[in-house]
Amino acid sequence: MISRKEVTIYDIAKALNLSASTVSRGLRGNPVIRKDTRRRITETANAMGYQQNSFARNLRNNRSNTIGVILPRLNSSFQSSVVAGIEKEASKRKINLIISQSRESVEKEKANISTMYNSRVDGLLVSLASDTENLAHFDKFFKKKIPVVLFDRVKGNPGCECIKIVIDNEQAGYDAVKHLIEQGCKRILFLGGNLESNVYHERHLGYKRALAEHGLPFDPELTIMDNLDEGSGKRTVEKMLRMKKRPDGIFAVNDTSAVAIICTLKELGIKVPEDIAVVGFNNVFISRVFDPALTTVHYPGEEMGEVAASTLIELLDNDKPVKPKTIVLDHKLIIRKSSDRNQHPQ
Amino acid sequence: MISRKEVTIYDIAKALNLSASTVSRGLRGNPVIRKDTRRRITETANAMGYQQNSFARNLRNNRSNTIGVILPRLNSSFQSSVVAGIEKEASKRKINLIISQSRESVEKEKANISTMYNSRVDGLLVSLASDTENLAHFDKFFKKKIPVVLFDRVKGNPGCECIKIVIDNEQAGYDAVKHLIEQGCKRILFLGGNLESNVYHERHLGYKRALAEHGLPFDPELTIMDNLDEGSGKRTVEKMLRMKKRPDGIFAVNDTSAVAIICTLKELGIKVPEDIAVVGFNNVFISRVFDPALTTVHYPGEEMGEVAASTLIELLDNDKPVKPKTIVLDHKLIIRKSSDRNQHPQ
DNA sequence: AAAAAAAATGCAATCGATTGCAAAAGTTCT
DNA sequence: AGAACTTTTGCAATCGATTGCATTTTTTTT
Repeated sequence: MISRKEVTIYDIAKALNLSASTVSRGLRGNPVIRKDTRRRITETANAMGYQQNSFARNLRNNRSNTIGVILPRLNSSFQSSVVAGIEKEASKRKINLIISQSRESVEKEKANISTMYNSRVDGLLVSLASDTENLAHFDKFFKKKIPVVLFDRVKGNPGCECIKIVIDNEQAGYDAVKHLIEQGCKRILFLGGNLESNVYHERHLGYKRALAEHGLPFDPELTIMDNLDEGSGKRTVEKMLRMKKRPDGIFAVNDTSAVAIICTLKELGIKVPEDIAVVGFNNVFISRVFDPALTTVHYPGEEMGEVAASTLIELLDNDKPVKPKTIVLDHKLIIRKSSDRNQHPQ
Repeated sequence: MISRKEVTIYDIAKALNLSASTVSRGLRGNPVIRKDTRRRITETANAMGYQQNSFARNLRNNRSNTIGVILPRLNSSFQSSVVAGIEKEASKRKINLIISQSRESVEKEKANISTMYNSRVDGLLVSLASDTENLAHFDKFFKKKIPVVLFDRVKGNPGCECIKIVIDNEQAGYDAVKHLIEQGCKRILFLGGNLESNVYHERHLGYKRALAEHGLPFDPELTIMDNLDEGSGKRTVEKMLRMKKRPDGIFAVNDTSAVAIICTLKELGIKVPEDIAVVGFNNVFISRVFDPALTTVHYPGEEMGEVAASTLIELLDNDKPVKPKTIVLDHKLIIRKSSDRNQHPQ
């Protein structure tokens, strides 16, 4: 019983007095095999407990039926919802997912890409690390015409052959800041991550455009960069307190840091939104239940995952050359208490 | 230039006037190959842009260098942190990760297991769906002696050959409820998920033991089951309001639902912790920043992922038969405002 | 019933890397 | 120099599934 050999198509062939080719075709449902034969093959295969050997199949077909996913962090509300969306689509088509995280480091990202390449994934879904400066490390994939789809954190090498899935970060930033201005804010602080990263950079552009369009000056002191984790609240508020003129509004590029900031402000007795109005980004669970509820930009994470995955899968199926394009999903400013100065107490 | 053939060990062999066997051994660092030859092989391989074909290798070795991970949900703070831990360990050893989610359904779990089996993963890391009743669908793995490590949501088939990584859920539940009792709670509500699931079942046992040990009656009406998502707050509170005698304490088995409950209570003007004290579970980010800060049980998610992965990897390396065992990680009750009635206002 | 056409099946090579065993090359010792 | 080892390298089979082409079987047509 122990370690009995695996059942192969040869065993099935022998049992049915057929050839391995016929069995192979039968199992794949090739119509050239007589219906009745096909049925016998399938039945015997099941009866014998046959299990296809994907190594052999992959070797022969030079295809792995696997997609690689690389993203900065798995334990982030937003990013894990993207992965959930990707998984949903992939499992629908019976495609495997190899997942790894770059932990925001290009070096790790490079290593991951190599691993993915070695595992011969059929395609790649990537959200770039924040310190990734160009797509040179993807060259292997481009050269071999293995499709790469970037989402969220993208980078636009001129002539880059990627498809990109994004939202309009500039506009989203603009919307957020315009809203703050409409609430009467005059000195709005921008808390961003690494501005090399397109998402933060573009939101920052939107921030500046909103200021400009409303005749507010752009003060570089009010642009703060941070890693946006839990500790960013304290750090940011400390910087704020050292300013001669204190801000009256804050646009943080993710909900986590926005919430962390408000916590610190509350400890100091600074009122949100009365003293300082705050807007976050992503619309994750916490923004809804936090007190005060956080005004934020809804970012369709799971949908982005689904779109990214199905776009890639379509590429793989059609096997046409990649036509570089950018798919822009909708965002939406959701106004809640943390910035709403016009609300009437119930 | 387009679609030029891949470089194989045969190409390298030809270039160096050696045999493929020597090249293969050289690349693998087999000491039987002369040092100098080894160097020449490696150099030429690099120069020619050789990339190992893992399909062929896997076929020959009948090993995929890949671990399968199955868990209920990817977009959950807690579970994604476990995945992050797993990924960390796996990538350290250059092992690939195939990930899929069961979305809390045994059926999907079964499908995932089949896929994993077909992909010939070397081992499996699984957190069970809440409606999984037994481990029958793992039989293929057990029969082939492919190691399976269960974490968090485990199941203890007698004679099950799995290793399990857990925390002491019974004790954790006990700790949480004992604390509520010490805060003066007399009628404590238990909000759990599917009690078939070990984690919720055991926490419930702990709940009952704490009641018993402190002379409080167990009232079945106070045990509520829910799917624990965002909406569980409203549902639970509604049920609560319909009771003749209202509870004065709540133990919810995850932070999300605890927070959702408090939100609803706040809307109704019910004070936490004065009117009702609340304890959650997991110690995710939100529990720290929520107002009132949530008393909760710290659950080391990332650590659990790391332990699960490294345990499995060790099994793979040693290739010894699996000795079923259970590894219990530490938990810790973290007392915060949501249940602390003795605090002094600062 | 024979010829022609269509359908079903089989042969054998192929995808690359690995490895037991044999053979060759190189060293050491009498 | 030749025997007796050691060290290096090569031969050839193997892991299973796939597929172009050839062959056999069946069906249709005349």
